[in-house]
Parts: sequence; structure tokens; C-alpha cells
Amino acid sequence: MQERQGGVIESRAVRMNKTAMRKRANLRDVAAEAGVSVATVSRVMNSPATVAPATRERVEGAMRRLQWVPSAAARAINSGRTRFVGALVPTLDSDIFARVLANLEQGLTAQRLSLVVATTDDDPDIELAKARALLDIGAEGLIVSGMTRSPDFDELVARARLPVIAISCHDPDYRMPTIGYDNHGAALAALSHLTGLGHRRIAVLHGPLRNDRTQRRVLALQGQGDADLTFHETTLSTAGGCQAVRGVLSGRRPSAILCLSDVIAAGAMAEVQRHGLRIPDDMSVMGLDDLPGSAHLYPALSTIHLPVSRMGRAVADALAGWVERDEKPDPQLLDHELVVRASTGPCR
Amino acid sequence: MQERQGGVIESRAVRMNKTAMRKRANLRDVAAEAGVSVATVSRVMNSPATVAPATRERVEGAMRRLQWVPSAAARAINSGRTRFVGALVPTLDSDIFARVLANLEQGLTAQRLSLVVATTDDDPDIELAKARALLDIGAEGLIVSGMTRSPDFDELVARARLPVIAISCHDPDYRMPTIGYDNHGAALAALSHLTGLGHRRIAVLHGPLRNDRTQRRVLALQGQGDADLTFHETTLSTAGGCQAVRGVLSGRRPSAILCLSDVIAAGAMAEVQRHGLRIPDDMSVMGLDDLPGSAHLYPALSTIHLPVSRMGRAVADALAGWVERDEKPDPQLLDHELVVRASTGPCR
DNA sequence: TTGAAAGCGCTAACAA
DNA sequence: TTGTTAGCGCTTTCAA
Repeated sequence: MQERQGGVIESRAVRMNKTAMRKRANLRDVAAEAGVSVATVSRVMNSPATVAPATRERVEGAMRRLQWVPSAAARAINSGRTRFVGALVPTLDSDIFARVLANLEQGLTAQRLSLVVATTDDDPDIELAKARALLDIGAEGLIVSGMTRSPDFDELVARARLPVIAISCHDPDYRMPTIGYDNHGAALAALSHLTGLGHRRIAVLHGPLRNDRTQRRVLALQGQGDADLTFHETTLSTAGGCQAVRGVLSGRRPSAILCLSDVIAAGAMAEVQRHGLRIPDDMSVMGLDDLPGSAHLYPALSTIHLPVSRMGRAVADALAGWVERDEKPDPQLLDHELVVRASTGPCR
Repeated sequence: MQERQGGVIESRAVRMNKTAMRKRANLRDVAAEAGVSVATVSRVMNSPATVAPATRERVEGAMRRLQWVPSAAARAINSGRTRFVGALVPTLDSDIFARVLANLEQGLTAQRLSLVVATTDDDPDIELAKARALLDIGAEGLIVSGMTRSPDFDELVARARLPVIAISCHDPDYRMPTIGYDNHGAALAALSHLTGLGHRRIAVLHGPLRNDRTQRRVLALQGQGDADLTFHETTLSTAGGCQAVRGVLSGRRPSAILCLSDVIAAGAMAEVQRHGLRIPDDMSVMGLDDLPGSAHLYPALSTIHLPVSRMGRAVADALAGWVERDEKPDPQLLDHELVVRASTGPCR
């Protein structure tokens, strides 16, 4: 079959001068075209200094003529590296994950790693399926959101001995390193800002409870007996905030609305104002996230700042270190911070 | 070296029963463990029906015991497929791209393709570098934004014979298929909504001109002599909108503000209201994009709806068809649409 | 139903 | 400075 192989190369080279080649050239084709061995071609790629200039030029000419592009798969099979990791996030359609991913991608790029994204819609089964798909295509590490996993997920990553980091949450005892903030504490901080202003009757608006970060925030508040809280679940969107506020205002009116996500708060504020109420005079509105836009709403939204950009960079470094140098990172807690702006005021 | 090979397998298998294996198991290890040939193991993976149940079970047991995970690279080298494509977008930190990518990812998933994302910050050189990186790791196709390319980009994709689609724009004569909307027409539609309401003195707020989509929108308006337009470049953010409005209101006051992106409009509306002006009575504000949140701002933003979700799905189908079945897609123009809400009113 | 063996495109050890 | 060649882990004929 050496014969056959030779024949194929020959016919390719011949055809090439007339019309488009039907197949991508490989190292052997380039070597044949340049009249050198495959090793020399490989050297031109990987250690050009060890190749005589004249030879190198001949090889480079051949590469150009054959429009040769190295095969990533072949390189990967030798190096054992694919140089990309996967991120499993609930949705891409959210300012908060966009910001995490933006920073993550930048941090990974600095380490010459690429980022594959996959969305889970907060469904552990989808997460599992997409994790499988990511492993199938060769992801060297994974980022997951929160701490709700499918049972099979753990077996999967254990088998593959895969670096995995959970983000947007914090729990040093979780079976994989977490890098994130304290959702429980952040929710409490938001509430105590309102109670500190004298608010007692407070409507709490939050997204779907199947998201465990949302769940933690809600649970944190449910433990607080000193305030009169009513909880309203809605979709994680401005539309959800609007809708929930319509419900809130149709009943016994609270003096403040605590939104456990800024997107919801944005919708809530708009709807409150559409009802002719002034913020914060007639109604205080508090958020939680601190999206880039929240400072520039009208009125500017008081909220809890979550360090998502910092988180993105931290995760990039942590995962890169794990993947590249086998350094398993420690769990990392990033502080949240109260940001008082114009949407909250004293109860009256 | 057959000896050596055998010896290594042996020692691995032996060690495995005592302590963790130092290396990931491969097909040969599994075959040896199960007492079958590598071909049989491969069949268990790819066409289980052709393997005797008893044999299959033995093999599956061996896979489990050795915690075997197939190598993506080895599979890729045989199939010539990596099953992922790359998207090059200016930024992830924007509602608009988040929404495109969300739909893109969903569409690709349906075709069993994964999505690698890379950000370019609207810089052709960064785009080129990241395109190289994506090819290096084996992307089978690329999505780029707009029509500004580095000269070397074309050579790169030509050499790799790589399917590439340009999005967020429309030009049937562009050297690669475009799937997107008519930025020129959308800007004109926004303007004519305002002029139709009687507005003549209009401040136009827009993002950085190095983005060619923004540039098209601006150029479209600059050709319009019948209105008195002043242009204000700012950052593509709510903060940018706020800041630009401060400049606008310090000069001769227009009766309307036309923002060529909704994010800018959101900031602009907030700042206008902070100056004590009512929208639309004292000032009309018009957007362009129609972000999910724009309908739920206060007041609800009049804007031009760009079909970004539809675009995401269309691109997914087009690129999948190209990559999987070599069907090069035709350019595709998606219609924009005027959405009149509460932020615009008659000039007075 | 199974196995032997030839590749896939590249890297790297070793020889010349 | 260059070439020969044995792998990397898998798929896929072809034979048995």
C-alpha cells in the first residue's frame, strides 16, 4: 500500500495545478512537494531555527502552494492537549453570565486557552448531557454554575479525572472547588439595608427557585422573622419584574420591594413608576447583582454588588492552573458589597 | 517494542488494583482487560449490536473498571471532525450578543455541534489572532461580526477552506455569506419615525465608529439633509448614554434624542429624567435594537426591533449545513421593524 | 461474531 | 542539518 499512497499523492499534486484539490494536504504531501522528509516539515513548524534557511523556504513555499493547515486533532493526539475548556451556564441571555464569560474568556486567552460555552437552563440533566458533549470533543476542564448536579455528573468527571470548578456560589465543603460569592449573606445584606431604613412590610421578588443561587437567597430571607416579607417568584427578566409588581401593587401595599436580581429590579422600578408612584418616596426598590446598567437607571438602583468580573478572572486563573500545571485550586470567597444609590429611602 | 508495550499494559493493569493508575487507560488497555481485540472494544462503542451480548458486557465491565474515557483527539483524527465551530464577537458583555449567542448555541446543539466563543473588541488584529487560535484547536467553521476584516484573515480562511459566515450585517456581494439585518435601513427607519412626529432638531447618540455596524447607521443618517442632526459618539453602555446626554442638554436643546443602540437609550432616558424632563412630553427618546428589557423601561422605549434571536438560529442552521453537508448558504436579510412605545411623541 | 492490521496526521527519538 | 521510523488512540476494512 506504500504504492497506493504514493500514487494518491502524485495524482493530488498533479491535479492541484489544474483545479482545486479535493482533499486537504497533509504533512506527507508537503514533504513530497518540497522534496524533504516529514520530520523536516515538522521542524519548520516547531523549531524553525534547526532547519537550514534554504530548506525552510522550500518547505514554506510548499506549504503555501498546497494551502497546508496543520491538523489540530493530530497535534492533540500527540500532545494530549486540546487547549480548550468548557463552561456550563444556565443561560447566555443574561447580563450577569455575559459579564462572567467576558472576563473568563479574556483570562483564558491570556493563558492560550479557548472557551466553549454551553447552556443548561438550570436543568441538571441538560447539564450532564452537555458536559458529556464537551468531554466528547475534548474539553480539558469544566466550569459549572452553582451546586446542583445530576448524580451521573460526578461519576463522569471522576472517570475523566477532569478539573471542574463551580462558580457563583461558595462552599468550602463542596466536592469540587467553588469560586464565588455568598448568596445567603448578600441577600441578608440587601434586606438589612431596607430594614435599617425602617421598612417592615417588604415584597421580595425573585427568579425561579430551581436555580440554587436564587434558592439560597430566598432561604436566607425566610429565616428572618423581624420583617413582614411576602415572596413572589417570577421569571428572571425585566418583564418578570413588571409582572410581579402588578401583583404586589394589587394587594396590601408594601413600603419596599426587594428584588433578588437586578434585572427584576429594573422591570419593577419601571412598573412602579407607571403606577404613578415615586421611587423612593412612595416605594423603595432594592436590587441584588449590580449590573453595569443599574447605576444608570432612573432612579439609580441601590443594590448589592456581586464581584462577577473578578470572579471570571479568578476562575480563568484557577482553571488554567489546574489544567496546565495540575494545581487544584482552593475554594475562593469573593466579597459582596452594599451599594446605596437613589432607589431606596427611609420608610414613611 | 511489542514486548515493551505488552509489559506496560501488564504493569498498568497490575498497579490498578492497588492504587490509582498514573495514566488514562486507552483502547488497548480495555481490550487487554476484557480479553478481546481493540476492534471489538471499538465496536462496543460504535455498533454495539454487532457484538455478542456476553462479550459486550465483558468489555463494558473493563471500561468501567479502567475508568476509560474515549480520546476526542483520536476520534477526530479518524473522522476528520471536531464537532465545534467558533464565534468571533466584539464583546460578550452586551445584551445583544448574548442573545445572538444564546440562540446560536441552542441551534448548534440541535445539530450536535458545540460553540467556542472569542471576543475581538472590534479590533481586526485581535480577530485575526483569535481566528488563528480557533483554527489551531480545530474549529470547523467560523462566525464573524460585521464586515471589517484584517487582510490576512481572508488568506487564513481560504487556506483552511473554512466555512465562515458574517453576521449582524447584510451585503450579498460580500466575499462570505452574510446573515443579518440592514443597519442602514434600520437607522433610517428610526429617524423617519422621529421626523414623522415633527422632530427636526435631533441629537444622535452612537457607539464607537470603529464598529462598522455603528458606522453604517451613522452614515445612513448623515445623508439626510431634512433634519438638523448633531452626532455624539460615546461608549456602548448605559453609562455612555448618560454621559452623552449631559453634553446634549448643556447645548442648544433638541426635541428628540435618537440612540443608535438601546443600551445607550436606557442611559439617556435615565439622565433626561434626572434633569427633570419628562419623556416624551419634553423630550422624545428613540432606540435601535429592541433589547428584551427595552419594553420594560420607564417609559417603555420606542425602538427598531432587530431580529437577533432569529439571526442566531438562522446562523446556526446555515453554518451547520455548510459544515456537515458542504452546503454553502446564501446571504440572508432579516427584516427590522419599528416598535412604537411610550418614549416618543409629537414635537411641540 | 471476532481479530489482525493498516491507516488517520503529526511528533520526537534516534541515526546518519 | 536531515531522514527514518515508531508511536499517539482510535476506526475500519478484510479475513477468519
